[in-house]
This record gives sequence, structure tokens and C-alpha cells, in this order.
Amino acid sequence: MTDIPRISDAEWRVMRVLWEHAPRTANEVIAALADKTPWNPRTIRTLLNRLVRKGALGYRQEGRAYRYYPLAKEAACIHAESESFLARIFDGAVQPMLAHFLEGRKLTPAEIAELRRLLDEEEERS
Amino acid sequence: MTDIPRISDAEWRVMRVLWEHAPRTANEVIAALADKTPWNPRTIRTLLNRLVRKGALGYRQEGRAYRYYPLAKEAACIHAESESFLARIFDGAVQPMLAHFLEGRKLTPAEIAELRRLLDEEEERS
DNA sequence: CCATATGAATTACACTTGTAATAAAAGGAG
DNA sequence: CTCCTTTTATTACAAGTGTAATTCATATGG
Repeated sequence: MTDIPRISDAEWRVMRVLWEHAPRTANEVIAALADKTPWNPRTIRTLLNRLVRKGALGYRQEGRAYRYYPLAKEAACIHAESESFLARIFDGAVQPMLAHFLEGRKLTPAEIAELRRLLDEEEERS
Repeated sequence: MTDIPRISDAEWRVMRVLWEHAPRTANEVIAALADKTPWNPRTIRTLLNRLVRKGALGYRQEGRAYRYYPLAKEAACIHAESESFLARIFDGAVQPMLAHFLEGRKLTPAEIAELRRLLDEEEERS
């Protein structure tokens, strides 16, 4: 589980469903995605299958169906993707990236306060 | 130019070189990437070609060679990619994304100050 | 016990991507 | 004018992706 499988765009949608709550059968995953995506159930089954092969999901047999659950940890996957994005688009420079997201974006006062708090923490640590 | 071409990982490296300074010949691009990537010059020429076909680059003939320059605007591409990343990984939620990047990351005091300033601005605008 | 329906497994298929090699064109060295 | 070199254009080729359809196995209703 130390090596993070590379998860594609469509696959992320599936992983998020299972990170949110697991284990789930294929049909439950399909139901959860029904109103968020226009995907054919076949497509979702294919994605589940690929994720198992990649080692991102595991499953337990239950009756004639499977119950899937994540093997890859959400935090680790988010971290990997974030670093990859940062390197790709901002050449690894955090500050310009943060500036980009702050600029011209509407945040609630509460969110701003929370971010300030994180900055304070960050400052203390150094 | 309103529709942003989808630029791949390797292609981004090339675009960044040309956004930084343009127009440039293929050889100049190759030289600029020589110490940053292990790519064969052929590979870089292929990427230039694909980017032209995608409409991300244009070129002027100059003697027997081309001088390439960006057609897609950097800011627009960065924006598109950032939104796509945000949607994909954080389901569009900015605050958790920012929190993720702030946590456990080393920023210089100057960078922290700059981010505070951006938060102030953000606050004023609302 | 058999046909059907349902789930998983296999196969499909075109497009993109990484990573080049080869072909074609055209200007400069002799 | 002809050959070599340099540059662009075309072709290659496997892996990954989006998006399913088809096949295989099996539990369940009759």
C-alpha cells in the first residue's frame, strides 16, 4: 500500500464513492453515481474491475455479488495527485499555486478565517 | 482561443518553455529542455507538432525552420487545469484543497506574509 | 432439473500519450 | 547538378482511458 496506484479521472469518481462509505456492492456504487454521472452501469462495473486490478480496491464475496472497499488510502492518493498537479502546472512552486486559487475566488469569511488559522500554525512550526 | 486545448503532461513542459519566451525554433526549445528532461530531440519535435495540431501553438516559417509561439494563453490553460484538478480531486471544494496544500508544507515567512495579504484582499472584495 | 436473469470476467474499439524511428523535402557543399 | 544534412511530416507501437457489449457462471423461480 506504499505504492499509490495511478487512478484515472473516471476512476476517481468511483473511488470517492467508496472512500465516503464502504464496503458497497457494484449496484450500490452504481446507484450512488446515477445522479452524478451519465454512465452506463456496465461502465461502472468496468471501472470497479480495473480498480481491483490496479490494487486500489479490494472486495469480499457476499452471496453471488462482491462488496468493494478501498485498499488505497484517500489521503495518500490525494497527496500524490496534488503533488503531480503542482509539479505539472506550477513547476512545483506552491506559493504561486496558492495565489492562483485565492485570486478572484469567492470564499466565505469563515473559510478565510480558517485559512488564516492554518497560516498561523504554519508560521509557528517554522 | 476561447476553447482551451487539452494539453498533456509532457506537452505542458513544452508550453511552459514557450510561454516563458517566444517565438523559438524547435532547436531552441530542445536546448531549453535539455537539462530539465531526458527526452530525445525527436520526442520534443513530436510534441511541438502535436501542440500545433491541437491549436495550442502557432509558428512562422523562418528560413528552413519554424519559429513556434503559443496560441493558447497561459493564464487560461492554468485556470482550466486548476479547475479540472479541483473538481476531480476535491469535488470542487476550494477550501479543503487549500487546507491540504497548507498542511505540513514548509513556506518561508515571506510567502506566508504574501498569502496573508492575499487573504486580506479577498476579504475586502467581499 | 432447466431456463432465465444477474453478476463478474473477458473482449472491443477508438483516442490519447509517451517515446521515438523513418521518410520526405529542400537548401548548402562540392 | 548531386549528395548530405537539417528540418518538418508521417508512421510506429504499446499502455492507458472512456465507454461499453458480449460471454460465462451460477443461484433461483418454476
